[in-house]
Amino acid sequence: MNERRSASVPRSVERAIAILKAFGETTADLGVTDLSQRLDLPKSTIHRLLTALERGGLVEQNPATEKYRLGIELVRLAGLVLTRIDLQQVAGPHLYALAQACEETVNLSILTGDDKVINIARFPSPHMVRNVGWIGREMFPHSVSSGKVLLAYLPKERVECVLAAGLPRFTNRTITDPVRLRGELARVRQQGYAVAQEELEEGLSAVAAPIVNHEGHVVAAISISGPSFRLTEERLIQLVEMARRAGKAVSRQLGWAG
Amino acid sequence: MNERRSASVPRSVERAIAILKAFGETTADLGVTDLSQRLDLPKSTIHRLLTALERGGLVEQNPATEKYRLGIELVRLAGLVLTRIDLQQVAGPHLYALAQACEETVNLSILTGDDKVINIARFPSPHMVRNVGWIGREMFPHSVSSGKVLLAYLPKERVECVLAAGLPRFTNRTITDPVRLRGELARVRQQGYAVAQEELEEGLSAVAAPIVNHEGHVVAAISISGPSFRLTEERLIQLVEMARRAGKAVSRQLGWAG
DNA sequence: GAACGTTGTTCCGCATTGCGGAACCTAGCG
DNA sequence: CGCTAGGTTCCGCAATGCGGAACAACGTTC
Repeated sequence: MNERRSASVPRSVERAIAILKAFGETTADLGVTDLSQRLDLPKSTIHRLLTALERGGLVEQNPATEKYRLGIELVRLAGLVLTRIDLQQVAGPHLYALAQACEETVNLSILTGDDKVINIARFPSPHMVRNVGWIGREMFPHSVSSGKVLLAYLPKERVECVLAAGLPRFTNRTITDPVRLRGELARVRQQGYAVAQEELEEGLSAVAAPIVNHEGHVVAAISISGPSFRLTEERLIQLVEMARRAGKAVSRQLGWAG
Repeated sequence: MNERRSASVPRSVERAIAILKAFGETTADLGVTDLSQRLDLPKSTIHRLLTALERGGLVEQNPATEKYRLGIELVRLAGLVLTRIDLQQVAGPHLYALAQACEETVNLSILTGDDKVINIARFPSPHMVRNVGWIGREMFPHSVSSGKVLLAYLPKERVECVLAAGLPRFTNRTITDPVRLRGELARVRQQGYAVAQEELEEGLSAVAAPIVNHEGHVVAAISISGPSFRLTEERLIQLVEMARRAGKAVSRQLGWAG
């Protein structure tokens, strides 16, 4: 159990969690009476809590034995945890090495459920002019290189939702025309990388490449960003190659077969 | 949500589960205010429930952003679900084919936390003399072929605990002598299969073979059982081969490298 | 620096929600 | 049939969980 200052929390929720953990101590199904004895709680309390957990899919009842066991909803929720942990742990060393090699700032980015881009890891450049809190901050995908990569491999319907929601302008180079963005995303898919030059912020440019999981889905993007004065056309070509190489290394470690 | 008759369940547990599921709708971290809006509950209620979930490890807080996300305990719990589901789904077709081929009853068995054997899947023989509810019923491992297999590959200390707890007699052929059982388990390890002849019930014999996962651990056993009058010595040899073949097929599908 | 807005955290009085005991129901066994 | 075991339902009660409000901390703007 996590230690936490003496905040009052619902006892019934604590008890429900204790029930889930009791299942974690054995591979067998458990009955109401088993759990009642293990947790020293009355059968009716156990039953009431199990019923709530069952309705939520966190436990299920084996109809043959009437005993209970953990349910499939846990697998769905845990999958999200694993996706995050895998990405951070697998990608971490590659991102670090990349930041050392290119001497620019490297980010690992994902798309949120409401189609924003957030960074979930960051390795700053030694040349960092300004280091603001970019982890967890939401960005519009069309204005950042990693967002272009993530959009490029989304289902068409979802891209159209993003377009329909509007493309806010941040600089005079931001792409705000849906037709032009569609063209840009097609280019990204063809090339396997994206470039954004001063589209979010003046003086800031970046390149990005996709990370692909074992099922072939693009689940994240690696980007390299720096001040535009350093990122010349020649330099951008170099960084693209480095980003792509790192993206492939992470992808292979996630089980990508390409 | 599962539908269930109008039993009264703790609202606070339902709300806690709703919070967990809200995280399932996005890959981003969520704040107290986010969740308050999504679930139309007051911030203080959300905070109270999140604190309980955090104490249980089901959610965690990102210190950089103070937002919350699903926690690692879910992965641990879900692993147990996956183990069960993988076994049943992966092994199912093999067990079915095996039951058709050998025309005897085929079982898939695991060890419980208190060192009993339970069947988690069963394909009955067309010759079934008597079909009682064997799914989920606990058996002493020393008296059944699948139990011998599962014991044979346990750590030595755990085997000694089983022996120390006693070896009840079910028939006059049950092994009740610890020394003799140790010898039997050594034989199982050497041969890669187990035979039990009328040791649980007179007139019932069986053979079993291990199922090995991607880490090389024996996680289950496949057994073929039938009435002793049908399971002659020649027949047992045939069934051993079939069980071993099926066990290997399932093992390979679970990622076993052997 | 001050003011403001945002968001996570804490506190407290109250009423309704969750509780535990007991009864009920079902299945299996002798 | 009676008994046991174990999951399920019901009910009166008091304490638990609630929601509103205040608080603390941080970032932004002027």
